[in-house]
Amino acid sequence: MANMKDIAKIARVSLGTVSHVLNNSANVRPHLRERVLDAVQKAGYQPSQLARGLRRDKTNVIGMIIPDITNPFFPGVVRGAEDTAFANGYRLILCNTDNDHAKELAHLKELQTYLPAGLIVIPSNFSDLTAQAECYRKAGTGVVCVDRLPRNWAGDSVTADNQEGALEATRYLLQVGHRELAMIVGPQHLTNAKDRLNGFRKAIREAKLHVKPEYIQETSFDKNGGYTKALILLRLIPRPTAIFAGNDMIALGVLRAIRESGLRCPEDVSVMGFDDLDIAELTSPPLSSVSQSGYQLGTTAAHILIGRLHGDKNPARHIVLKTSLSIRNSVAAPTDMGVS
Amino acid sequence: MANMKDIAKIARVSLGTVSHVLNNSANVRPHLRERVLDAVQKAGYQPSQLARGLRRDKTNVIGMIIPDITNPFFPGVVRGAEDTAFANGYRLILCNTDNDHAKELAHLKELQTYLPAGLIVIPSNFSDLTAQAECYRKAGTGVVCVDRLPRNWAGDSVTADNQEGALEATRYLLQVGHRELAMIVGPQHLTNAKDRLNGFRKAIREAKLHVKPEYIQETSFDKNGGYTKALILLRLIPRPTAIFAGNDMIALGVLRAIRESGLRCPEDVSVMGFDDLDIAELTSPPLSSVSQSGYQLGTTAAHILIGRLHGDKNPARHIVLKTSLSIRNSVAAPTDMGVS
DNA sequence: TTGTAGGCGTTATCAG
DNA sequence: CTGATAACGCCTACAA
Repeated sequence: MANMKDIAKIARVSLGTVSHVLNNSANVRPHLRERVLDAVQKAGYQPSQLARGLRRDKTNVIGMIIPDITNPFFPGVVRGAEDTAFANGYRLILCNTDNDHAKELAHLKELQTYLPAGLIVIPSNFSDLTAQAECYRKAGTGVVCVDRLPRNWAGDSVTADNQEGALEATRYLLQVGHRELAMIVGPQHLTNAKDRLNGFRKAIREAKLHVKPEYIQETSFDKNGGYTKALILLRLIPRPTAIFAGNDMIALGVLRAIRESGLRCPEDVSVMGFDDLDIAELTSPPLSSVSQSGYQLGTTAAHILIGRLHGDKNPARHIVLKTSLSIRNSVAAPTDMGVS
Repeated sequence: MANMKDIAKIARVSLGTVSHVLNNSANVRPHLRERVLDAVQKAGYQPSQLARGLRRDKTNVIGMIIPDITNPFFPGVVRGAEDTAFANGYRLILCNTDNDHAKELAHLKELQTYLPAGLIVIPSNFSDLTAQAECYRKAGTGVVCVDRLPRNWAGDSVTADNQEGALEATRYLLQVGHRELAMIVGPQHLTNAKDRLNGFRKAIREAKLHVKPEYIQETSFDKNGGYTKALILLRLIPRPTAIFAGNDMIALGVLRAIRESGLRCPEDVSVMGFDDLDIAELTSPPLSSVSQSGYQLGTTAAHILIGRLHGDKNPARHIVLKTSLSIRNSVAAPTDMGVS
């Protein structure tokens, strides 16, 4: 690989001049500048990001820490982040934590030695970024949290309006005629899971209804959890006429549980999901779901981060993206056949 | 961030000794070694990967270049690669090419300035890595191709046994009783798409049958392509009784086309997919598909690469992973009702 | 406006 | 076995 010294030699100028041309740092005379640019072209020169990073105390790498790229909601977020990062000259180092707090910490610590320009984090369960984030902040490295927030997170964040989304979805269920509403919520230490439950509760209150405690089941954000908890719900008397799943993966489990219990969706039990993944329109029946854009979550986070890198000193921003309701066939009016 | 000099001072030894301890490069006296280790511990020291990379002319970063993380087959591959990379002390820089050859080249060029230890590439359409890969090779950087191969690829590779998988799947369709078999193949400049077609053709030949040219349709590996081409196939007379989709995304489009044509799957038309994505069991009817493990593709590629980094000088390896058949409900015996 | 020199944090070489 | 010292490639004062 050609380096700056080579370029200087080819262009018959000094090292400093090459650097000046490359960084627009001094007014170089046009014909010299020309010669340098030519040499760069001819040699296919590209500055060593390593050396540059070492010198500037900062690379153009953004660390992206997520629980698991294999979870269908996250690729969109990553893609959004990568696209805007790339467009601005930044690259992404991807780290999966498996929701393991220790692994998250390890990544956080190690990433530091790459002098990343910034960090985009989807926190793991029980994440407490505060201490580490402070380290990064002190080093002038921005940290943006996405999708869910660690306890007491005071830094920049981008989330969907989970509460409002759940509120609207629940209102819709109520409006369709459901009164016996159950919800299978995600881990309540995750802010997004909590907010969704809050939205659900708020809608119930609005309707002056009450939810029996056993109608609220908590589980992890996956198919299996949804399946297990749905089986419990479906055995209750009276049986809930609608189940609001904390996310679409849970909803998949719910659908399976309904099928295997010899019941039908939506005739016997209506189901509402959250996330509106691509799979939502493939299930049978197609799943009604609260729609949020992972991609937009990613682009927004990257934009905020890059703004910080460009010197944005405003107080922490907490962007909350609107959700919308995707109505499909998994919700119908309750049949009022009573307990079967 | 503490640096080596700090550690040297704390441990009251010289810089060189610290380095020796950290790299086991010289037999340091136990009590000095102890002091150094203590200091490292106390200061929470981590070596700067940047400086180390600059000096060693190689970092512990692996560049991973893929078409699009948003395509449901790829997250598994990435995750597999990241897991074994991480376990061996390597990190992943993720780059999406959108199947754009130019973007791929740009990534390839730029990555070089990070002095990556190696590259794992899922080539884009019309990729011609040969020239760039040669550059990397010369710099002692391994390059492993995954899933599909660029034309004339001579380096390490890991792929599924696409031909054999397609062969088995087609044999299965034949065995069930289908004679009018159609296939919607992926872009034929992609080796995996071509191999799948080859497998299909081979099975047909084995059965001493013939496929009309219009029964083979080519499209991109996505839902829309599958939908459009399926509509064409379904209008043919005689109508094929089974459609083998080049991958599961195409199969999704086929299922939709069948539904919208007022036909039923599998009663009127059987469908077979390829990849066996998670969604395959969610469609209605659940999709029969050739199963391959993206995760294993990823881990295997990373293992080969890391082997190279550890000095494996053997000739290029071409690992081909077995596939298997996931039988679900989208394939049934043809009803022999003739042309409807 | 251009060129020179020092240093970023490591590692590797080479005296002592 | 240990410690000084010279790179790695780049940026940036500062001097010319």
